[in-house]
Amino acid sequence: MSEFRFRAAPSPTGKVHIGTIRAYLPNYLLAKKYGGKNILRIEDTDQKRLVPNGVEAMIEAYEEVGITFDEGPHRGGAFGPYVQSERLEIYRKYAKQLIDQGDAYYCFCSKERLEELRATQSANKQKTMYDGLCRNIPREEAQKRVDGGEPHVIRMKFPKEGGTVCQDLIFGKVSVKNSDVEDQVLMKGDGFPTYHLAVVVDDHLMGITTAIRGVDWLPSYPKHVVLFKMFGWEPPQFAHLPLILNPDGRKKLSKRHGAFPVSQILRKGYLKEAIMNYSILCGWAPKPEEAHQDEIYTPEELIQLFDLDRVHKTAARYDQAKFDYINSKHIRNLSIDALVERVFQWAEKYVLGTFMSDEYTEPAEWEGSLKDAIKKYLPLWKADIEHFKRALSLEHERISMLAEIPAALDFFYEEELSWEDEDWNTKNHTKVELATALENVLPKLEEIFKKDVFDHEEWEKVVRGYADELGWKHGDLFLAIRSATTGRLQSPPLLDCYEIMGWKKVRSFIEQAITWLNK
RNA sequence: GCCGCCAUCGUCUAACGGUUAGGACUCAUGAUUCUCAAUCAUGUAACCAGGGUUCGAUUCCCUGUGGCGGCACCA
Repeated sequence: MSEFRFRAAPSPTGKVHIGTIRAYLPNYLLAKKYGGKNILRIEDTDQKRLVPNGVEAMIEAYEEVGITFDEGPHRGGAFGPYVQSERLEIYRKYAKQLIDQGDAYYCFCSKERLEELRATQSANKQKTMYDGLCRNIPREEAQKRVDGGEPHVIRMKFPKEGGTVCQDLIFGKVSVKNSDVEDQVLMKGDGFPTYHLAVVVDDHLMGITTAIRGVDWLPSYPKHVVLFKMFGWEPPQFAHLPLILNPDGRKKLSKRHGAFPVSQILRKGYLKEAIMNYSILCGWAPKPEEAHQDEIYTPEELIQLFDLDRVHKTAARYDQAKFDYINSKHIRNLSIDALVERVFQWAEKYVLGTFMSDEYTEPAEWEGSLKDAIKKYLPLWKADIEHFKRALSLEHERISMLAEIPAALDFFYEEELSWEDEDWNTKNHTKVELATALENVLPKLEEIFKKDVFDHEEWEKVVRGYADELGWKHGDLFLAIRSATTGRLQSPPLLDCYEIMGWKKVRSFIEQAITWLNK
């Protein structure tokens, strides 16, 4: 058996989001699993949809999440060129072949006539499709008009009788009545092929064995099957993947409905393994006996476990909460050393650096402030990596994405803290009472911490003892100290923080807090 | 409107004629705890409807309903 060959065939819009990743991931996974090839082919036959650097930007996005290619415009290969606009002669040759075989014909209908036709059909509640007017123009006459320079397209002569049955790896048998299928345009007036001609020709010429694409292509699958037959070619196996829907379940996922570009997902601090893990779980689950109870899988495991035959037919909704959960799990699965490494890479490459697609994607509101935060903190983090590691380990299982780190660790790196009223628990005690309590507890803490020795038992005893003295609930006093020393109501265990901060900083924060509370 | 595809907790899903319909996320409760998180318990919550087939249907068939997709000289 010859090797499997898969292909991703995007048009160069420059846009890559979760839906795109999900669509192309199976190619990569299966190519790795079976030792096949993953091929990238650029479908740029629509001149109106070209984006500067779109191809490069997309390749960058795919490869950053771990989808790599064995052949493609950036890799080369024996089946090139891999950009359709560089293959025009090939399509023309095959279109001509179909004309000569009598399987296609020249069509001279104007766009106006076509529009009118559709309008009347739709008004009569008929299906809107080309009526085949030019189908019966004698070959010689048509050729004469073409030679005379009359604008024309080439349409395939789809059979009128009978039906066409297509076999799909996921959907099984899909059949249509041939009379429901219109004579698809194969070559456009500008001399470029349409998608329909180009996929068939290229999938054949590039030796594609398995063509995986979105279900939105299912309706035109029969056209492709018939085209393969007209050429006398064995078609690849086709698999149509279900869509990912917006969170509200309406319409397929798009950037308009919360589908962030991959560049922003990475910049926010989602790990590529989490992106793979989440997106492949939309519409697929492993065999029960191979499934992990927590649904967390490494890329290697996905390569081993994924198969087309368990892919769903139903569309899945995009679920941000689950994605966040999966990301936090992958973060927790990293060792602290690995996490530190990843944080630095992320900060430098994704936050301070740029993606090619940044040129034309609308920046999100948070991107600017994240970049500022990283500019400020990254040098401090790197100045003492051991210190950073200790601080980060306290937040390791508290974050669900890397972008939360700067804010989570701020009090370790700030010299001054600032508060708002809501940073304090004033349910049981006023700000003045809190200030007084802090003033009184400060010397007691000084006593036990001044040598930067942090004795857990002693610290608990002192705080609880003083709370009793005040007649306060222990929690209220701990909370006051927490707000004073971290600037917030929630933080890792205080003493763990203090061991990293050191007494000098803790004391300074408490003094600042007293001043603020008395203000 | 026409054509096609699909249908299990709110969401992602398991099940492949016989189960108290399982898991994960979310949510709620409890344990733990100086708060948060994590962890561990526990709980709420689903077979779209109606007909068949069958000893027996969530599972097979039909119809309806609903959702999605497609209906370009876009991919």
